[in-house]
Amino acid sequence: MSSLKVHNSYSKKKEEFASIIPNHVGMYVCGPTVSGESHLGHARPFITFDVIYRYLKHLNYKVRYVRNITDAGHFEEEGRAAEDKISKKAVLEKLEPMELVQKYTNLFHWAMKQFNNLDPSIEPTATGHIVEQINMIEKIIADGYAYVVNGSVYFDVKKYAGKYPYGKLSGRVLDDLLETTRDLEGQDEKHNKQDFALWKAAPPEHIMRWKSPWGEGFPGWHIECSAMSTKYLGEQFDIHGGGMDLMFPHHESEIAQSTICNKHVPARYWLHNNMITINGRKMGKSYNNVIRLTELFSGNHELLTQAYSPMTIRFFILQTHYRSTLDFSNEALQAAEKGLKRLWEAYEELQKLEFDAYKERNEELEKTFYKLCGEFDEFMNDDFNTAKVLANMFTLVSNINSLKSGNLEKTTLSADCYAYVKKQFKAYVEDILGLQDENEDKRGRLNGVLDLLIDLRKEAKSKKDYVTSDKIRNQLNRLGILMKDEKDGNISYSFEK
RNA sequence: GGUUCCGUGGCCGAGUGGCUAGGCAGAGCUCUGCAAAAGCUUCUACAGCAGUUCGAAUCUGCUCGGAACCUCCA
Repeated sequence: MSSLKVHNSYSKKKEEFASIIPNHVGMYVCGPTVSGESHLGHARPFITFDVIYRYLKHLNYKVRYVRNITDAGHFEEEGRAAEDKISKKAVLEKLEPMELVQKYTNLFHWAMKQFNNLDPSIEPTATGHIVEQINMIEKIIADGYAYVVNGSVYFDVKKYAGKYPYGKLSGRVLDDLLETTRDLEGQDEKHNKQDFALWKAAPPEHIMRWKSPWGEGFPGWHIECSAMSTKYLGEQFDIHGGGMDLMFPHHESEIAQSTICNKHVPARYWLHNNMITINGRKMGKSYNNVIRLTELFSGNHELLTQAYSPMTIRFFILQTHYRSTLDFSNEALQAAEKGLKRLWEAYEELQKLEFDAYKERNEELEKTFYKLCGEFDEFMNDDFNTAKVLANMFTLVSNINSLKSGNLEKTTLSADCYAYVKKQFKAYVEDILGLQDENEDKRGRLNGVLDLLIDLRKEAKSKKDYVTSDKIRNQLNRLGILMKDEKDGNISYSFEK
């Protein structure tokens, strides 16, 4: 079997993966900013790295997966009037940052559950690690790579770049940045335009503030990740993940901060997922083209012709490689929805298939099964190519359906082969790709009712009482339950979305 | 303006030198009381131009088109 290779954004090459401590992996992924609702674009990294997390576990690594919650900064709820922040109002009338943060954190967790993402091992919050951040900043100041101006602290990028390869991750050249950086708030305080804030002094109306050696303020935008990843994963860890749009300045700054404090680039492998686009454009607040997850699940958005389930979205995302852009459209989502349904039904069918003693062995067919299932591992080892895994699965779907219908003889395969295919499918469909049955809740006691109706329909059919049999089928159909006559005389059913 | 990336059939997307994934849609056939489902078959593409090569979607150059980052951003 091949070994795991990952595309490292830091070296811009595909590299053999080797963990620092054998059998253990430390992985840090930039989490959500909980000042608003997550949208479709946000779903991508969390699903991507969930699959990576699952796959590493499948490879028997003990993984510590850390994903932060950014709940500190310049907070203001989307659309909420800025006056809320003025402190003269009564406590209950004021925007309470923690309330806002709680609301969106809960919503985020709800969405992650919907997607069947596993919980990270540790989900630290920025507000819970102010002390660690302050300590780190002090260290950077002591080392001479940061300076204090009016209660704010800035990182001295120019000095850093003199000694370390600043811009390596994002392919940035310091001199170019000098030319192009636009005017930003607090620019006049910085020694150089490319410097970034480690700590910002809080103006009086700012609602989030903490005491620090430099006065009341709040942490800069990048220091939380450096502080929390160091705390929970160590000075150097294996994988750092996030969206490509975070490479600069966020991850570049993280590297600079950690390099000064810990004398290391924090992570060995930097993995970045690409963006979800809509009409070829990145989905983002500034483009005014976001579809929130709640809207997606409910279909309640002008761009949506219908609702899409969390699993449909998960499948949609996994059908393309994580480093490619993925373009949203109703057509594409509908295709994913149908594809997933077909895959899932065949998967359930497979688990029900029983081994029949040989009549005549079909070696060609067995070889095909072994090959297609074996390649799942190869494809995942090649930088987590879920798209190829799914392609193979669909080829297998045809074969499974043929076995079911008798187009292919069940008696031509060995028990070993059945067992292997079942095992691989289960491992990949459920454990690694993290797909799950969306109709589970509808099943249960409904099953018994449907079995009864199936019996009645069979009876009617055997008496050629097609009026009754059609009535049962058609009525159920109207309720979104499809009855299907199988070749062998059995009747099966499936739920429409 | 700088840096980087991309342009694959009706749509979404794999794919890095020869063997032309896969899903969805369309067409035909088979099965079937009728349907549905499923199976089989079919439609077969690599923005354009030039070059390298026995051979290119895949390498090089140019042209056109699009995007991301350079600002919070998954």
